[in-house]
Amino acid sequence: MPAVISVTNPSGPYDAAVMLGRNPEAAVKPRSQESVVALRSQCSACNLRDLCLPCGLEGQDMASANELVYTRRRVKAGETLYQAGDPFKSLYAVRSGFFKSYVITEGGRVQVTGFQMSGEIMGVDGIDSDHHTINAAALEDSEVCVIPYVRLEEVSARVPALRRQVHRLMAREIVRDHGVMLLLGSMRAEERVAAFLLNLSKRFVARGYAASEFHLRMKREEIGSYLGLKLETVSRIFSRFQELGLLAVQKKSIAILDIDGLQDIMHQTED
Amino acid sequence: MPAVISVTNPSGPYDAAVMLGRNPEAAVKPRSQESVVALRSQCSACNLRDLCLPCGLEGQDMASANELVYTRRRVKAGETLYQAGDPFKSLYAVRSGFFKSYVITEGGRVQVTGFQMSGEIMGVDGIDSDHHTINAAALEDSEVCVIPYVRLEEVSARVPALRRQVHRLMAREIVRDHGVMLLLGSMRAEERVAAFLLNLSKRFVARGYAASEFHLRMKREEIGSYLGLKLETVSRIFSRFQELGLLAVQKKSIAILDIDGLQDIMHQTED
DNA sequence: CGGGGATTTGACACATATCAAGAGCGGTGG
DNA sequence: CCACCGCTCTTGATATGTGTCAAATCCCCG
Repeated sequence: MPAVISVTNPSGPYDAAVMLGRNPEAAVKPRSQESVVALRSQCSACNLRDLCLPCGLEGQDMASANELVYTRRRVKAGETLYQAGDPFKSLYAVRSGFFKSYVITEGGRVQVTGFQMSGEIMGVDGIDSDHHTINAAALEDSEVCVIPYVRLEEVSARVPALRRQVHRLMAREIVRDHGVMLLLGSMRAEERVAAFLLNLSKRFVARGYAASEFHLRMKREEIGSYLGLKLETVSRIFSRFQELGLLAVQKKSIAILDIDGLQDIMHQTED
Repeated sequence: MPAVISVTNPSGPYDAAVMLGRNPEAAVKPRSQESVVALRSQCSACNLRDLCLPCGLEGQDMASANELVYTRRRVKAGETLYQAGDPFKSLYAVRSGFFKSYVITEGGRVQVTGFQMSGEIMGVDGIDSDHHTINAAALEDSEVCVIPYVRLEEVSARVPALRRQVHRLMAREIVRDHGVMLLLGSMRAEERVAAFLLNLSKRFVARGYAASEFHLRMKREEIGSYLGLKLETVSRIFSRFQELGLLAVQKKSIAILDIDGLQDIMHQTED
């Protein structure tokens, strides 16, 4: 049997899903200067280049990427990189640290839409309406490369490979979102948690870290929000996985003891 | 048995979401000629231009859009426009008709990821990996404009406004997906159904149709898949809404009797 | 005009949420 | 250095929303 994933569609978001701008004015206020590093970053020399926006670029194309990033910005744990309603100016590449992105409805409901780690790009949510539609907050002290969108447009105007790369980047996000929809729409709680852990593991591996031991930067509640579960359910499932010998959990420290076992749980066929 | 297509993904989709290529070779076979209309389409003369890809383009920019579309393709109800695993060649703009897009997991689980109507673009899911990652099927006899991706790259190379438009298009999809995540992750069944109906209504209005009366092209099961509910639940909620005087339902004919009421249900604050 | 899929509806099961209590841990201040 | 406080996490008991299974009706298509 075939397997697959996701889609596309240009149709608008549900009104339900309409995200409320938070407080545009507040966002306009200048960030503390100390948080902006004016050091010119060199994508071509960055050890994240193969994970990040310039991934796949070569020679002169890679050199062009250097023109994109002039500044970095530090974001302390708990602070936001941007909020819904903020004017859209730049994309951000995570240089170090860990972020969550989330939407908040009128009713105060929160939905975490993703967790971003080094090399991943944030901010494209603002391209369509010129204002950000989600919030991005650091889960630990972090640093991002600021990629002014106008500059990205300028440079990509003459660098086809970069244009292509931006398309890929956004398409990848769309494909990822389809995966989350699949998870939220048709997986049971245990499957969701297993998928979540395996996804994290895979991403850590891509960054040169151990596949089976890592530190969760997010709270149970945030995991729950992302997975469409309550925090107690997440906690219980961690405990259950531990009883099954799949996992060793100590608060935010996770050790995966049986990757295959987790995969089995994730792939459970419901019928 | 499908071949597994390894989709690159930095922040990749869950493995659960790993897409299995369906049968790439099969997709290469020529479509029946009769289904491809060689008539040169004129975006600038199309009545969908303000909803579709060229939306917002003016003058020469709009004229450039005419270069993008050389062919149209008809897809009969029940047939697929493309399937997961098919090589990615083109984007498609729905000219008439109605589509669903969906992913299928190894286990045979299906998740509808969206419904597309006239003016909406399909196919961007294939940009990242050069192969489609979702399936797109017509829910009624439909016609799409075929936009070869290489041509889109050529034309947008010299038309900044078009580049911008493509970015917007993809960003809009991402924002929409966040809305669906919110829906799937934190709304109760009644809220999901209300949001779904209001979203459909809004999109019909944008196309000049009545806001309160329309024909559902999809089955209860497909609505349920999209909303993360079982078909029986969708049916029951339609009935409940009818009892509440919010809706008049007759199989696939829907009349919204109380838009505000539906909105109230959708915005229920849970706390 | 017949037949099979789609829809509705009921009874019941079960997964997950809710409510509640307590434990663990880190930071702060006396 | 210890005690306290607040936050996070765990765990139990119970509630409830949605799924599952089943049957009847409808109706669309051939």
